[in-house]
Amino acid sequence: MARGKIQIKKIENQTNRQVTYSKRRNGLFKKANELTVLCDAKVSIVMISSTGKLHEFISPSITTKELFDLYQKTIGVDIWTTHYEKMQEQLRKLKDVNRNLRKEIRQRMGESLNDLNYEQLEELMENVDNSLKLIRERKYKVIGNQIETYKKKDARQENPYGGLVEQEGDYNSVLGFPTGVPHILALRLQPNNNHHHHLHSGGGSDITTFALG
Amino acid sequence: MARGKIQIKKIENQTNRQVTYSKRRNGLFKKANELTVLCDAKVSIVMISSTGKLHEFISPSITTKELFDLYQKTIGVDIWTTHYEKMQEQLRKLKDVNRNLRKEIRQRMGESLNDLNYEQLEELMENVDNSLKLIRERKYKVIGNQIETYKKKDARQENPYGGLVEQEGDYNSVLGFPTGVPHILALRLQPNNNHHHHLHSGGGSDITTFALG
DNA sequence: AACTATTTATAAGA
DNA sequence: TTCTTATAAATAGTT
Repeated sequence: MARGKIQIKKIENQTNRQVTYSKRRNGLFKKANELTVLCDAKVSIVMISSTGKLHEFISPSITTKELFDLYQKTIGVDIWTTHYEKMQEQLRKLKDVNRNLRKEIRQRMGESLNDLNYEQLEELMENVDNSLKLIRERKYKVIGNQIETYKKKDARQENPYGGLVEQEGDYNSVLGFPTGVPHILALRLQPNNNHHHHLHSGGGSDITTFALG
Repeated sequence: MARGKIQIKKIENQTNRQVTYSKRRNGLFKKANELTVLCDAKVSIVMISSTGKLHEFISPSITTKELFDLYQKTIGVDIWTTHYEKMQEQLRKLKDVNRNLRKEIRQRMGESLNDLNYEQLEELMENVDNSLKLIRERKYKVIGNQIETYKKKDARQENPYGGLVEQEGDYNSVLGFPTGVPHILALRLQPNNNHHHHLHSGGGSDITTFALG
């Protein structure tokens, strides 16, 4: 558009092509920004150069995800939802399990028994009765140990790490792993920040450049 | 940019704004197309006007979905992170709560008692003993009702809504104990809901939804 | 939607 | 990459 008209067809010279790409990209982003301000519009531009570099423009008033979500809602394409819904489903199931566990505890405490019929109550009673025996047994065993410990105290000094210490819970099971989880896996939950992330300073807008993997 | 320079600020006159939007949108799309051809690039433009209309441009060589996928692969994780991490955190906490609930049940069943000292065992025993009494009481009450029901059967026909009907669970208690939180193992049983998330109030389901962005 | 005076973008060169 | 500048293209205001 200057110093001579050009044909709109692929620029074969790679250097020229890259220079033109860079110049016109800036032009496009500038126009997009003007449009955003003048017309109170929301604009997202994502572009990938012939060398595989990714660049984006996004109106300051919105995030790319929000605009993608809006796009999805309007066009009906589905990109994020699958992942999202899986997590939602998992949350729902956990809450469900949770509710049932709480209910079981309440019943073992003698509350919320309305749901149980006679046979179920009988079973629960037997179960709790049996549990009581086990706990009593354990109690006797512990009192025995305690007495032994006291005996030994005469010889040694008090041991703060003795038999009655609170133990740390199995925090590994939090993530659904049996035991001895590789900590590396847990760290993989962190976002992957391995990409180049430049900010175009010109124009004061949110123009960002990324390199593809 | 013609017949007078303009300031790049929101056009207040709505008609002018819409006309300018339309003109400049065409300009932007034309430029995007030229860039696509000249530089062999892939461009996606999605824009939403101030009136809520959605317009898009996409290079012929690609689909919007493909470009979104590419975008995701490159930086999508960053978009997700906040949202994703909140859900991860929620999942982690629920699993944690869950683990504690299971532990409490095991202890009430007489298992996993190693972590408890004598006093705790004593407390647990009293608690379970008391629960046992409550259950026994309830059992007697139910057997009484059952006998009454059988008596009435002589006169009326069987009543499907009689005393032994299965009741719907206490869905409201999902997020907390109604009464008497067990003191034996009340280790962070309550999920911490201090995050910025909103609950869908409609529908009464347990699905947690997070605010976007 | 067209027109057109002007502004803006940019191709080629440095 | 950035600057320069002649020229092509875009477009603001008008019809």
